[in-house]
Amino acid sequence: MTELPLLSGGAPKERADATRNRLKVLAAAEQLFDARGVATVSMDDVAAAAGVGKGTLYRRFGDKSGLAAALLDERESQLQAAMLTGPPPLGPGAPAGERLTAFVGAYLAFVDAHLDVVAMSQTASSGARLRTGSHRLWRQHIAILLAEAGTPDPDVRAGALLAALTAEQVRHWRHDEDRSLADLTEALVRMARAATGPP
Amino acid sequence: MTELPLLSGGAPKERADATRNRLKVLAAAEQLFDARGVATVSMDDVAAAAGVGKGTLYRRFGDKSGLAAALLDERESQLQAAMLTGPPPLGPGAPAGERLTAFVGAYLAFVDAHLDVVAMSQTASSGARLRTGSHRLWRQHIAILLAEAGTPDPDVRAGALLAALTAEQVRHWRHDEDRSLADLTEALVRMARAATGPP
DNA sequence: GACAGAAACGGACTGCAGTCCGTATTGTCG
DNA sequence: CGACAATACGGACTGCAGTCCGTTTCTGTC
Repeated sequence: MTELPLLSGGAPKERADATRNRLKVLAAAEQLFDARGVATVSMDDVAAAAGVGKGTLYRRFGDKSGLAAALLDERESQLQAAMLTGPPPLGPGAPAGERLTAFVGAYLAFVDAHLDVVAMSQTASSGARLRTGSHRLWRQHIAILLAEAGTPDPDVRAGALLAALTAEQVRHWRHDEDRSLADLTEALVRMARAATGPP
Repeated sequence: MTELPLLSGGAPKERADATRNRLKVLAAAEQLFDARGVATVSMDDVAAAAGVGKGTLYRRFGDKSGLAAALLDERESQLQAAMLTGPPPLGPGAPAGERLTAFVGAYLAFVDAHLDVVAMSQTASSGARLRTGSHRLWRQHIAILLAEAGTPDPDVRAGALLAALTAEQVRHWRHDEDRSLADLTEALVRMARAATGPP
């Protein structure tokens, strides 16, 4: 994933045709992913369905994982807003431990609800997903909560916790091992709580 | 990754030419990976260097991640033997907590020492790595130790712990965040200890 | 040692991710 | 409005992963 224009410093303004195509692509991708499953849809398919050249697709979204990430963007933003400025226990106001618990539940639910698309967004090669803006945000959020709770090595533990919430891992628990979302959530919440305590 | 003949029930005996080619391929792959880095070596390269057809490569190793896994096999087996029948604290004889600590250190060292090859072996699509024989073994080992220590949800926590020790994650900590192996080991050992305690 | 069936070989082939660059569109400034 | 620079477009092109199947090599048997 390369930098999206949206993210650079001074808003460079999106050209009209660019906007038009961005929307066409997102609509087509959502529709196709939904209808045929993320895995079996090729970038050519998306380009064709959107009535757009392949180059356009790649210039804007970088690669297939970037396209998936863009599709997730809106819902992801909702979760981010809830956690940064929403009501407790997810938002500020509750004790760190409870906020962490709420976050694990909410994030897990988010991943579970969009398993395939999240999985695709996490396939960026060479660990690019770990350098993603949104990943950084989740990690930092967890690290701050852990630090607040007096946990040692909050940064490492934040990364470790997120690693356990990877789409691939969640899919394994949910589908290969047939765990219910509720049980899995409870188990992971318990573990997060345990990991919050000092060694 | 599909089943390797090696793993099936009754030994179906490997044909002489098959052995010959297997060794040629492994030698060529090791040499190429070593010289040019795993990422930039194509399967055609390996086939050509080994003096073998591409079909042979794929029939035997399934895909690129399978080839990487085969290369790791020997060292992986050493670690497995040490942990199953070797001297404490890695092997049996020490208390579960200490064995877990030793395992985290040893496994992390293993991943770190072969980062690129392990990373490649873990790229199997659709979470195939989680269904791998060796992954199952690591997971079961951890789960047993955790259960022995009275930890709740030992299976989930074992999976979570291994998720944190993924090559991609370790590479991020080691290279992107420049952590020393020693510090990282300590932090993860502390976390494993914390996660061993009840909620 | 020669035969038959089984097992393995190898390289042409397919389909897709991702790149490149000549062309078209847009926004701006005089 | 007209023309210029910046930006975006699109589809041909490249290279690689993974498949397929006609051909070759092996091995157990007589």
